[in-house]
Amino acid sequence: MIEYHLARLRLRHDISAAEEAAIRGAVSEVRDYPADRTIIHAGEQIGHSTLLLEGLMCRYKDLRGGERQIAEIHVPGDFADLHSYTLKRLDHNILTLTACRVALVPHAKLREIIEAFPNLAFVYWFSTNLDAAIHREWVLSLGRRNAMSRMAALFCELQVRLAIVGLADENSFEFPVDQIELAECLGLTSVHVNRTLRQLREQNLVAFRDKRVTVHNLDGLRRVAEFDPAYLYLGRQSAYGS
Amino acid sequence: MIEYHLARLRLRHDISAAEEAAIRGAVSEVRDYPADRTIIHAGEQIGHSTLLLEGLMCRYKDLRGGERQIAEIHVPGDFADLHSYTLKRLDHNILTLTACRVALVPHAKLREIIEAFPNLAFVYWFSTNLDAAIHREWVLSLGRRNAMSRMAALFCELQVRLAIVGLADENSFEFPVDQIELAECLGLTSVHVNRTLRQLREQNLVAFRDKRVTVHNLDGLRRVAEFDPAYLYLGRQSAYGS
DNA sequence: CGCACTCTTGATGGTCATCAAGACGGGTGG
DNA sequence: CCACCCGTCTTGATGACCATCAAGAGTGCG
Repeated sequence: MIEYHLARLRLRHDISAAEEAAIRGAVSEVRDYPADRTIIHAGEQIGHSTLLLEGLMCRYKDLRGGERQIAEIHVPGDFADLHSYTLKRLDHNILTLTACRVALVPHAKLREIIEAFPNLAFVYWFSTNLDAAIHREWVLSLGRRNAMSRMAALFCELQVRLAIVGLADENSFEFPVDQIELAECLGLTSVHVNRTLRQLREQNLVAFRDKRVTVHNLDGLRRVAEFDPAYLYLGRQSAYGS
Repeated sequence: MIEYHLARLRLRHDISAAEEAAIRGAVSEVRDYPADRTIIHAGEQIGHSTLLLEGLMCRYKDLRGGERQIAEIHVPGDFADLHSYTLKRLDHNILTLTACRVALVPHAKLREIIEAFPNLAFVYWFSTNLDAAIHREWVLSLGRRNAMSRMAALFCELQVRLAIVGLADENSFEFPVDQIELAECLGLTSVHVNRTLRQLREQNLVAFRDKRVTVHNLDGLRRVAEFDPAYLYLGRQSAYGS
């Protein structure tokens, strides 16, 4: 059930059998949500964190005119709102992009397991810091990349993050969002997303069709994006206490 | 010495006398840096975190063409790189915007005090999550706000964050950066920053002259920015264990 | 079969970038 | 002390990128 989550954690840190058992024991409930449902609204009090088991979710904020900006995409194995453990209420909304299955982890349980296992406290703190690193890369994208390299960068990021949990290979991955949602990630309009997708396709870099991203030239795509996966902190990280 | 830092922490959480003493004891060294020095380079191994005592610093990333994007401004009392405690190496650079005085806190010391005081672990985890919340607001700005409201939003944020440590009132605060650095925060060129500043000045909202921001109409400025300080999590937060 | 939504493409325009040049101001050295 | 120099600020002219408006095609669903 939480295999994606464990795969994600174990890419970077050692998780003992006892720690794994503690994480499994922290889940209070499994829930299913339909697509396009805002499951957490900015400002509301929250008593649990949401672990994404299947599907895609995102964090978004919006302005009064209704312009929506997505700040992060969540893939299976991610906590969508681990940061609510310390923040209690969020400054953004959390939305399902597809039908989703999630596991709820009450903050009280979270507290128990991080007190019992300091390594888990470290690993989960790391995890929220990784979210922040992804935010910074998006700040760079939105501030300094043009539409093409911005979209390329998004596809590169997703390819890596989905590959970690076995949901992407080098050539393709499912990405069941529409062009409107893509635009909301990239700070563009859906019209311009459409044209940018065409350019990427015509340059034989990547195609986005039928809810699937097909990468025709990964190196070329990464070059266009100036993609450096360092911000995703892949591979073994320094352990707690080392 | 770390009074700004304590003020910042105590705005949101209770810090006991013993905890305060532990924080004070964790500082290993005080250093001074000149303006415009990159004190931490992306990718290098780090064994300590840097607490900003005086001056302004920022986090930035850049592209190969040299285009620089600032992701966050640090004000006195902030840790510039508390997240390096779990990340060890950073995905971005840290730069002094002015001459700065900092206190170094070795990660080993940090570990000692958060193990001794779980409340401090919670408070510092919160602190890195607050950085992420600021990143998200910048994502919204860069993705969906135009130049005027983007700049207004930045000034609103800084006014609040500086006021927390007593370095701003409702009317003005020192902000010793140039228009180039402002542009690097806002994803604009310095030329357009110059024109946008003129508009804000002509509308009697805010003026930026002689390294100082003078707010003529705070309500109006906040309206232009659609500024909602909720993302800064002002005021008392839920305590650890409640 | 019809409706609603997304996708696609064209036409036009606005915001912001780029290029350029002069003004201003602070620091330095003769 | 003044001249010079360099970086920043300011403004103008032009253009690129992306938004907006609009309309037809495609697709899935009731």
